[in-house]
Amino acid sequence: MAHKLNQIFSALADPTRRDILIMLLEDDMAVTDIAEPFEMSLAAISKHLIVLSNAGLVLQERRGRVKWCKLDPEAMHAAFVWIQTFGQLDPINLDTFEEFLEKEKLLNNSGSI
Amino acid sequence: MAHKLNQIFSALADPTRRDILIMLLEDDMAVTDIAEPFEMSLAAISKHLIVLSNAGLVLQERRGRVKWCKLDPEAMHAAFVWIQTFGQLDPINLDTFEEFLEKEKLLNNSGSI
DNA sequence: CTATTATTCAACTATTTGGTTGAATAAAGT
DNA sequence: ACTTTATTCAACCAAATAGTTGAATAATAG
Repeated sequence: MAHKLNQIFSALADPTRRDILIMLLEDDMAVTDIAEPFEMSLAAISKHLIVLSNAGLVLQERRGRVKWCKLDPEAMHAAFVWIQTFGQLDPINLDTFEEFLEKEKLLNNSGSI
Repeated sequence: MAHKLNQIFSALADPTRRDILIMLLEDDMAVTDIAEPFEMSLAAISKHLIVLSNAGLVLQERRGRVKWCKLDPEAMHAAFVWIQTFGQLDPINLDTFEEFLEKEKLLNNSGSI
């Protein structure tokens, strides 16, 4: 899906996933325990965790048969920085902006993860 | 789609929409002008603008046959606050959290936009 | 009135998403 | 060995998303 920001923002766009992130503030947790309070299948939660993990927001480490999920709070930083920077950005010259779009297009086509 | 945060984060998840927001830092713009630098149809951009508008990130005001689009930088604040708060949150007690989930469920079912 | 311009609508398509269920895998426990 | 526990896979489904094209609408210009 190319851009990391895409993945982070769209991971954050789902309320179940935001809730999971909040749960993980308390402690590292196993998939089954994360799923417990939700009214949906384990498989669904497992998928949500994969989305969070692809976005880098959650790290998963298998120990034995248990897969431990752990927050990576640093990962959200990219989103935070984007919003913060946006809020501070000076109005941009439109020609400059079209160059920016060009560069971005090249980046997106040259297969970052 | 219930929760405003859902709309804001998923609006931000699309790179075209983030680019539009950056363009609008320069100045208020008409739909056609916004569309110009992108390699997609006007209708597609129009839809993106509706998404941004539903999220509250962009205000649209029709004057004559031109619809002017204008940033509402305040709107992004909700997302910013969520991330910032998240980063500062103390670990949460899981019982408290289940109450939180309950409340959230009630809220989501009682039809906020 | 007619043509042009700005924007959206409608219908369609392909892809992604968020969910389900049941089976598969893998590691422990007894 | 057999059973239970933890997690994922696979197949499926419904709904949403991101795009297209062509027609419709609405306001301005000539």
